[in-house]
Amino acid sequence: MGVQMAVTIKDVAKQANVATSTVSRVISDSPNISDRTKRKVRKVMEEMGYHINLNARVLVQQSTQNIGIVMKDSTIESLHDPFFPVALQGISSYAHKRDFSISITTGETEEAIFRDVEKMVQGKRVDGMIVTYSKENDKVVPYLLKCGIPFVVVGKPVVHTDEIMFVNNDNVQAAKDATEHLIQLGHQEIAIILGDREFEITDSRLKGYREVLESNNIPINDAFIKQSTNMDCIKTILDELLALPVQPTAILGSDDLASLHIMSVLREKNIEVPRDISLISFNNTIVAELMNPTLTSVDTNIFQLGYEAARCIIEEIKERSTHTKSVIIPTKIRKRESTQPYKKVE
Amino acid sequence: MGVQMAVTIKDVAKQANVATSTVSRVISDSPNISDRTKRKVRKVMEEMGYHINLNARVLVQQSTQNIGIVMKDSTIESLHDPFFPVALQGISSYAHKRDFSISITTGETEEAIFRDVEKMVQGKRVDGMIVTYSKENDKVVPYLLKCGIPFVVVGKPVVHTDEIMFVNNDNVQAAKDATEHLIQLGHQEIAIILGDREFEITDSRLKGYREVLESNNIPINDAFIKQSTNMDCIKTILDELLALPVQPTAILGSDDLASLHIMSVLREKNIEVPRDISLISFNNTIVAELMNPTLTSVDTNIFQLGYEAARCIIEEIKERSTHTKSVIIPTKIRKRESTQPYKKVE
DNA sequence: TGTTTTAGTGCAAACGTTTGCTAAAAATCG
DNA sequence: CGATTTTTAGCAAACGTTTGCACTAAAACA
Repeated sequence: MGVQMAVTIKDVAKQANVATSTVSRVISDSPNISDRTKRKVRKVMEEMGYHINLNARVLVQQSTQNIGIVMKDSTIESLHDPFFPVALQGISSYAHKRDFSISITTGETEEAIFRDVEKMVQGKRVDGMIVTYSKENDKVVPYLLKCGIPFVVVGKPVVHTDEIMFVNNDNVQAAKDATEHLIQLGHQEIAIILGDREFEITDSRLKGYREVLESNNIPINDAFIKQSTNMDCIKTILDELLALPVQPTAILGSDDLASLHIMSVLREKNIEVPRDISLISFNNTIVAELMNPTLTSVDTNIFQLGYEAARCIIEEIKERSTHTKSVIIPTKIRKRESTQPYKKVE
Repeated sequence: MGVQMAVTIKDVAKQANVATSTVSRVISDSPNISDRTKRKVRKVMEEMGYHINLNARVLVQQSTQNIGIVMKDSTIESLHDPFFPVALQGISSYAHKRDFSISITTGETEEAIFRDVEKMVQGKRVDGMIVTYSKENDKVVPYLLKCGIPFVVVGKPVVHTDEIMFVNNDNVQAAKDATEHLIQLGHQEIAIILGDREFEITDSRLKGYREVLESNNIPINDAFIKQSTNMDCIKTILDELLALPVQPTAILGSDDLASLHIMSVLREKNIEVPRDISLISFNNTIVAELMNPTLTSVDTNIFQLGYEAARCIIEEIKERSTHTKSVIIPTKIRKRESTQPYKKVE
């Protein structure tokens, strides 16, 4: 083959002694073309090694069959967090079924990502977008809304919630389940380590945590509510928690990687999970199952989140359904070694 | 904005009272256009909210500024393996610098992936490709070679090695280092658990392992050389290893996730790492550092692998340099708790 | 002041498709 | 067998850019 000029629809047409339009219709298997002609043209296409130029097609059809994926800006540790790859796999899986391709943003900062999105959308390289996070002060979602391009967010949008398609877990419920589980085990002093407050998920989790404590008449201790923006501050947070007059006997970690980190820090301090402190986590990635001790984790079905997001956006693009549907993916707690009944004596 | 017709270069031209060619030249900041005209046109573009249609540009320029990324076919566990996301981040990082966008394959099986590649390449949606694996009986690489499209493989190509650009670790050396480390610690009975034999990396590792044993006059025990194609067979493999008359005192795991798995199985059997068996791994992902016990792992610099791959391919595309350069990314062993000196009494 | 150079723009043809409309050929019917 | 319908295929205009070439006005020169 080499780098030679590609064979076009015109070349095929000439060779097959038909018009370009005929070739085009053969490609789309139009019923207006007789089987005899189709066979003839297909044979020529085969012989000449013809392949369609998608850019040309996109230009006239105004449809790319491509969706853009917006990553959240990547700190070095979010790299290692299995959330994105698993969600991506879910997206891929459905997209492939529908013969859609995917492009992802490459920017590392919020502004760079925004420009990536602009370029994809304005450059007409995508038919729709999937935003894989939901956070406050985000510029991407309002922008997409303004553009009128189909999009879906993974997580619950913080603005215009009812105008935007989203797929999400019931994060309040997930946090409730987790907290409830600890209470069932007899824990009363329960700390929670949250992620960045800008993300919607953080607020919802906190809400669930609070509600369960209240309904169980357990006073809410603000000193037990901690926020870690990056992995490094986990150590500080644990230092603070352990310096309290009344120490927590159980902790909710924000995700499996953070929990792994928490456990690692506790180990350094010779505090043993679950003997001294119970630990519960979210996402139920494979590490939860393999860690030592194994980690109780709320399965958020990340793959499914991605899969449904892709389904939403592609159906929207294809069927142009006007109703902004949203889907909630169920969560399920996976009980493992890291959570054990509270024992009075430490 | 809404879904209304997009504003084109023609609209801008009309509004600004210039020719479309002038607008085009303003966009590319051509020196042939006076500053006065440039300002005028830019103002109109601004006012009308003009954005270029990249598909149209691609069609005439025959250059997409987009690179395609070929994933290896995804078993459910490779999903959770941090290799791909980290490599992707490395690729992204350089691509973004050069203002390239990226598209990734969505297929899950080998054939589906091959069709994705075909579609990207023949459809002229990419200027070049990055293949993120190297394995035998792979159809993608020969295909790309035949097409004459620029591409680079992460790993060492198994065919036409000298005609293909690649970025790789010295996997033989990496395995040597790891094995050597164990020998230094006094281990003689060293087992190795490898990945799929089809991948180049597996062979290289085995080679390194063998060479070091030989040069240390340690007889090679074929029963110590195991291959796990998926995570489930790790249990079987360990059963077999532990049933041997002479049991291994140290194991090389194929990557951190596999090692995590190995440790998990050993724990079930009440075999303690590193007390009973030392364990060394590859990739040095974040889990290695956080696991219990922490895991000795050979850092393969995955991010860098991706970064350099992107650099290679983009330079090739831009500069059309004919020499197929390849780069080797250094590895470095990170010693942690999982490898300890051999103690005679078990 | 007439002629040549230069700077700045415009015209129109590409790039490779799709698709509405029209025309020819084939099939059907009375 | 001629008239009518149906099938099949072609013409040409789009889609939104870029770019070689031609052209005009202004500037420089003689």
